[in-house]
Amino acid sequence: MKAASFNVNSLRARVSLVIDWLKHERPDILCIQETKVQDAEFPADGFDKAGYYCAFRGQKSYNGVAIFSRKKLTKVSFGFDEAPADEARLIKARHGKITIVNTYVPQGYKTDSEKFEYKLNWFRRLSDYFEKNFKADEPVLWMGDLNVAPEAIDVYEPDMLWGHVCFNERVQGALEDVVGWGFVDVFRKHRKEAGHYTYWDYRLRGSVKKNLGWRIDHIMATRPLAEKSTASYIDKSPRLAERPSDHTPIIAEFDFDQ
DNA sequence: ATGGTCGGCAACCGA
Repeated sequence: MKAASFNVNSLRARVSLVIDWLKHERPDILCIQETKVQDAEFPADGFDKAGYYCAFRGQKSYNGVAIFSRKKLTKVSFGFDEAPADEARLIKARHGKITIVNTYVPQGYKTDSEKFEYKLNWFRRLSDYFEKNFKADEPVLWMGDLNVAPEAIDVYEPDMLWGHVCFNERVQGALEDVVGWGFVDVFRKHRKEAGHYTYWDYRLRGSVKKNLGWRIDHIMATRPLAEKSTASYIDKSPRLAERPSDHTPIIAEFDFDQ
């Protein structure tokens, strides 16, 4: 079983890239974020033909999440149970025995802003969400753009970047609290070295080439699943460079019967 | 030599 996460930074700008990537990579599950498309305009056509089911929830201009899968998705739901539901940031579905939760966590703007408090609270609400709806001994996959670099080895220049909304004590603590419910960072289980990134700032000239990036997209799995992971990697293949998003896909493979 | 982010969309935006 192969699962992937990719912040596409507008699905309509990259539909054919995503479809080609699915045809080439053939994951069982692909979670995408920042689709930036309302449901009525979701470009579902090519995905059917490529052999993928999809579930999605978007809004105008911002946010938006979707799941593509080779098996039919069941028990699809959107957002938190309580307001603000933030439906375009959280989508949950069942794929065989596995529960998938795909999130686009708020970025947070600045650490002294309301938006950052909202981000921290979002993680607290996510802890409640997992606590209330699932058990840590069930196979749950939590993946997406989590907008947190968990450790210093996950950013290109930790001393300079410390204090950023995606890299500071409070936000790392908030992520750790959710992970503490029962998740394993699947990528980190397989790759212990510094310098593996999933995001590069468009505004930094040559950031991809110089590998000035951040590891903020993650694949988290509960123990029954994480124990069976066999590999995890970040796809930096040139096929994606023709029309690059500012993020790149992260993939995990599991020896797990669905 | 120059001017150097991108996507969406009409916001001196959000990332």
